[in-house]
Amino acid sequence: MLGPMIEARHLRVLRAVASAGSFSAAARELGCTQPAVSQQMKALEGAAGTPLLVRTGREMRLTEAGEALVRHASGILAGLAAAEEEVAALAGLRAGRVRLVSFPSGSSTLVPTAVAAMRADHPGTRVSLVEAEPPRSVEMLRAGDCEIALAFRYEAEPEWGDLVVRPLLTDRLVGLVPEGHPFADADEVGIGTLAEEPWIAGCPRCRRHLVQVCEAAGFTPRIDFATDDYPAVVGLVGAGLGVAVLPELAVESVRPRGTRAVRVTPAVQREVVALTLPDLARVPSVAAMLHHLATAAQR
Amino acid sequence: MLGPMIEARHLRVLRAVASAGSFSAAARELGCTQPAVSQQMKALEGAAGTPLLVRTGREMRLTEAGEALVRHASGILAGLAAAEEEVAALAGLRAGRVRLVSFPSGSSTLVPTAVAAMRADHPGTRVSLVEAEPPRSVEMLRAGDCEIALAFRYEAEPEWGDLVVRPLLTDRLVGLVPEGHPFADADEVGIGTLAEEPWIAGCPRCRRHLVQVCEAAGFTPRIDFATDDYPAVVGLVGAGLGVAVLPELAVESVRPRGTRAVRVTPAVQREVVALTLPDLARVPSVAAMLHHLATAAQR
DNA sequence: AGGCGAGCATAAGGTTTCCTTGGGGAGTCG
DNA sequence: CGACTCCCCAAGGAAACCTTATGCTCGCCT
Repeated sequence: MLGPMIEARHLRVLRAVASAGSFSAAARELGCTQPAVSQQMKALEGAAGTPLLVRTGREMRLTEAGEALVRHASGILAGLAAAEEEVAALAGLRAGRVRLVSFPSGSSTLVPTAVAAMRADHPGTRVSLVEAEPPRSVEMLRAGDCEIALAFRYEAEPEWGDLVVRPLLTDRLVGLVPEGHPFADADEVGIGTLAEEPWIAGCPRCRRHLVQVCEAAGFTPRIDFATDDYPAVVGLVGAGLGVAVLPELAVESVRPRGTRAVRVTPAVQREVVALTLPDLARVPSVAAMLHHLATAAQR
Repeated sequence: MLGPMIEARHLRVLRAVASAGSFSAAARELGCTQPAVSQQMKALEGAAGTPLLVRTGREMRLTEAGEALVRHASGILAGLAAAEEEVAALAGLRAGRVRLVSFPSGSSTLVPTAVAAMRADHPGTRVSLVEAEPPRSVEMLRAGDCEIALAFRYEAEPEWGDLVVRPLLTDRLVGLVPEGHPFADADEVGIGTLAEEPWIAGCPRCRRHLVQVCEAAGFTPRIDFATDDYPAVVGLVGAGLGVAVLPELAVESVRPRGTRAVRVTPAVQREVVALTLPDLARVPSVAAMLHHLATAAQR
């Protein structure tokens, strides 16, 4: 333990010497000067505690210990080369896995195009996707169960803390009313004018935010239905059972049959972001995926 | 090639970090300080081109590249440990092979006791023996076919050049005459008094030296027989076919039935040495063998 | 909420290691 | 015998390494 340990550099030099047959030739092969080879060999012999090669006049011959080291060197250096190759593949995006967690409406629009671009640019990489909403997705991020979490945040909600935040787009929320509804053809409607309508709400956070906005406008919405399933919301609106306020992304991802989308005032919007950990943001495959997500978000 | 290569030290640190779970714990495990671990890890991440671990609050987790490196590290470090163990065995005389070349009369006396002592002291070592005389044995030494050559040299003959010479003993040459010969009971005889005797010579070099000595004494010996086989020489003398001058070692190794040994003047002697190459002299197993040879030579 | 301990990062300093340049000696070949 | 090759040696500067010291963040505990 106390003696200087054998390092990979030593074995590289030894192998070069053994294959080239002389220090000078080994130095040329290694791209350094001959005294450098001399010193490395001396250091290695010091670590080994015995001479490794015997020079008799012109030619060099390995001692028993030298033979043993050369024999081991090939395996060791091969393993090391394999390791370097593997991390180079990871770093060079010829391999790598990115685990994505997305909220439902994000996964149906943003993610497919981003993943397609990723696959086209870096065929060796693999992207997996799981659906979950914050705070579950952030938990998974911190627990190491994914590398990137797609999430959204309403204006009033808290920031993301120490996470790396990559803004993707700000999602304007639109009102959704049945065809034939009095406001179906309006350019925009004040939210207060919908005070007496029955409401159909989305996910818990969306619902909570809806209530906040409505109360700011002076009324408490009467929520008849609440469901995570956006197509279901659209269906309910289309059936004339109420009105809804939905993220534009969610509307786009569903064929809104029997409904009309109208702008609502005051403007309500949510910020859609990709989240990751500071260290992960520097991983090439993660960085590439973030880039493609941002590109996809720009339409 | 241009980026700093991954070294064994890096992998040792990485493995310690992965197993200990923190830089500080790894530092304790490695017997160094925590900043040292920090720096090594930073260097390794630089060489890898991608982060290797992600720190989320309290705990560390390996990235994909980190996992890959740790996976390879065990094999690489195991190979390296095996290599170190093998050379340590060689250096520690728990293993090793010494190939000896000896001239015939040396191998029958010196070598057996020296080899026995070597085997007793270092049971892991192996000694092999081949018989040959100089200059053949020196050729074998230079060609790498043996590590130690036992040889002898008469006074007038050339030095050994750049070889490492370990003097073992100086072998006095004795005259050998048949029982009943006029000088059989003499204390010593001048070599000139044997000018008219029929001679029985040994190996070519011994024979050449015999001629030189006799000519210095003023006569040319009549050589009736010449043979490499010392027992044969003794037998011929015992049969009354002539006289001989033999190394004491050679006489001792044979039961000299029917003959008498007498001192001859001027004193003739040959120097028995062990030869090796400068580099080989530093190989532990060779050094140990040389030591045991010298010890055996001292009776 | 504030204090505390653990853990990591960073900066600075000193030591060691590493590599290069320059010069010398020994062996080999034309 | 001169030219070439190869190696060692010494000295200088550059780089790597490790340590001490310091500050910061986080989780935990009172």
